[in-house]
Amino acid sequence: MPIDTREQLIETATNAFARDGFATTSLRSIAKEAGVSPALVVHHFGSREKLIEECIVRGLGLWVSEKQQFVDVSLSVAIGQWQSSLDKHSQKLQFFRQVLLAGGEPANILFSRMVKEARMMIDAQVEKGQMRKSDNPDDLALLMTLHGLAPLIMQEQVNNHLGGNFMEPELGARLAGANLEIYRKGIYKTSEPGSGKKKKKKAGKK
Amino acid sequence: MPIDTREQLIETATNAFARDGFATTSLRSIAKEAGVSPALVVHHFGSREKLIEECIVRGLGLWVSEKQQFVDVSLSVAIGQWQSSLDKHSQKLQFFRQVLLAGGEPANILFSRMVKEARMMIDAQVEKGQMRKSDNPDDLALLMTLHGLAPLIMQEQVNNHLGGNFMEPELGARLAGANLEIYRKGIYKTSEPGSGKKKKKKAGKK
DNA sequence: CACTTTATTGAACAGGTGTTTAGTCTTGGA
DNA sequence: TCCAAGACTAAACACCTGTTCAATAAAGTG
Repeated sequence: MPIDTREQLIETATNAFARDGFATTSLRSIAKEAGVSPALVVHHFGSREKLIEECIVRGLGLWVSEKQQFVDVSLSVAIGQWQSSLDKHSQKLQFFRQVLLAGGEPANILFSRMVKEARMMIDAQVEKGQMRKSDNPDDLALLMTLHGLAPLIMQEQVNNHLGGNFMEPELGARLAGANLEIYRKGIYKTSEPGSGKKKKKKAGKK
Repeated sequence: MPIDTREQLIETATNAFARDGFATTSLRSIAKEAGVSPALVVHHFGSREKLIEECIVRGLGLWVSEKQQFVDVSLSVAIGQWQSSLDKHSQKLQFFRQVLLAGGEPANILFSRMVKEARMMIDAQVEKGQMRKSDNPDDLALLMTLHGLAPLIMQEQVNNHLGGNFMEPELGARLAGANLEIYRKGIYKTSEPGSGKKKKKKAGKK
């Protein structure tokens, strides 16, 4: 019956890991979900750990092939694409989330890739004059990566707080818009001296 | 030896949970670490789950009693305090991190408290004129909470990326400074071609 | 003093885990 | 056709988990 059992196993395993996380997903539950015996998955991959490795390798491969397009694109456009394709890519995002939560070398690799891409995006936007030049673009890239990842990682708490799924277009756009406002105008007033009572708006430029 | 075994159990359990997380810390390992039998733990708390509840209740109690001081204080000062006392409070922070990672109701409660405090801090700073008034202070509070939590949650990846512990004063101050720069000056240039000042509204959709 | 309550333990139980083994079924080539 | 190789499985193994139970020691309490 099975055309290629190995591939099918990887797929159902990846889905299960994305849904429930690595630590809490047992080899037996994957086998049951795939309709095969536990021994078969060991026969194909050697061990549970090897199965996980295989899934992660494929998952990280997906990342590089899919995310390349976001480089050298203005952030607002990227956010638009992001929002419009959130549900479509949601399984992959959940998988990446689990990789990060699991920690270890794969998480470090994935994270560093993200920071690197953010850095490239920053350089491109500075080049275009859309972004002001930062004193420390490396730290900026790190922070923007963290800011972007935070709602994904803490999605449960964010959704609970907002009373809805932040991956739905309206809520997601609202959050992205608020973030963009911070990135555009800052939060604090830059005016230091004298009486701070009359001025209201300030151009964020130095 | 046991002055009050119950209290001692809660303490070693809390430490273990903060160090290794809830899911991966077994009742037996806690008992061994405390030098008692597993049955005694059950005898005192009823079950492993009840033990966890007890630890969380105490932990969240700690939060309210310790964090009150950060309200109504300028953020830069707060960050200074934060940095100078990071290692001192590091165990508690690790515990809060694990609560958030574990998810569920406790995580939602803790998270909502944090957002609420951020909201109060924002109001206080707007009142003082240190912060510009936001169109949507609730979303701003949510985002600032996420921004502040992100390095704690993803500490492993951040540390790997920076090549050191971000809780150490120098690295922590650098990160906090970079974040402060974003909050002060923003990232993007606000000058659109040839236009002066006007209200901005964003809805990224196609 | 007896009596009850509490603290504490070792042993056992039932269930879940990853992995191994021996065996069956299926398939493709000589 | 025969046989080897692979796909596949049921059963068992060793280990870990949370929990229960019966028993022992200690501490109050009347």
